[in-house]
Amino acid sequence: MEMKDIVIQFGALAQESRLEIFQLLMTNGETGLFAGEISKNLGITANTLSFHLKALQQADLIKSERHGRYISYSLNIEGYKSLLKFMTEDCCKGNPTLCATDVECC
Amino acid sequence: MEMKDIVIQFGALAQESRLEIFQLLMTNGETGLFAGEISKNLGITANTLSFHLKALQQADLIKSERHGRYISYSLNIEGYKSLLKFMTEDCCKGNPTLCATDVECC
DNA sequence: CTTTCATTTCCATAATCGCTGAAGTATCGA
DNA sequence: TCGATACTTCAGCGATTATGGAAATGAAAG
Repeated sequence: MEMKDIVIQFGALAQESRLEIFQLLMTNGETGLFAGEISKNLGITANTLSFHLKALQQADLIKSERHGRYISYSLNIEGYKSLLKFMTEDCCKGNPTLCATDVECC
Repeated sequence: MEMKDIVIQFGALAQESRLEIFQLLMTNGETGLFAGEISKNLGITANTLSFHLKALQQADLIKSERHGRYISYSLNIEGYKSLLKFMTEDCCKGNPTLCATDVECC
């Protein structure tokens, strides 16, 4: 993972609406939610939501799938894991004592 | 941790210079580095660096200590861990299968 | 006390971001 | 084919962010 990609990932999560979207999708598994459901759920207008979804998708944090005229969005767990990997692998380079506890994912 | 604090933390890391600063401090342990050393190391002018250090500090990701006329900056590991905690604890709410592997920190 | 050095704060500017309304695209149902 | 529905893209705007130069602060050294 390049530094720039990591910056894009952090940037995608550095906004309240987008973090809410991401959290919501966290709890909605493989099937995810349709854009309209997210919109209703979080009270974000369609166009603004579309803008944020694009940012999250470009950051490799979510993915989309068309079902007729609906588009479902769901977590891209691999992208998220690569961010966590970056955050934890570089954590202790040169200084293991600083970061002594394990962080568990699930 | 509040949503807004998390957004601030992600925002602090969502910038190339700041991510570089943070990575550099990762590898410099408890003692950290003086502002001037960081500046020289990364080629960032003093005033701009100061601006970025402030952002990282306000996000609880680094801390500072004055030594005479030098100021050392070092990792605030607790703040970083709380971010990792947020990212991993909420990860599987409602969907453990999505996020099955452990992420190790050190 | 004055100078010097390390760093921060202030100010101005250019770039980016987030939001909105309006228009565009894609799909479905009649 | 026509209209309705779901969603995206575009254009424009106000707000925030990143940066650099200049001035200010804080601490040491002479």
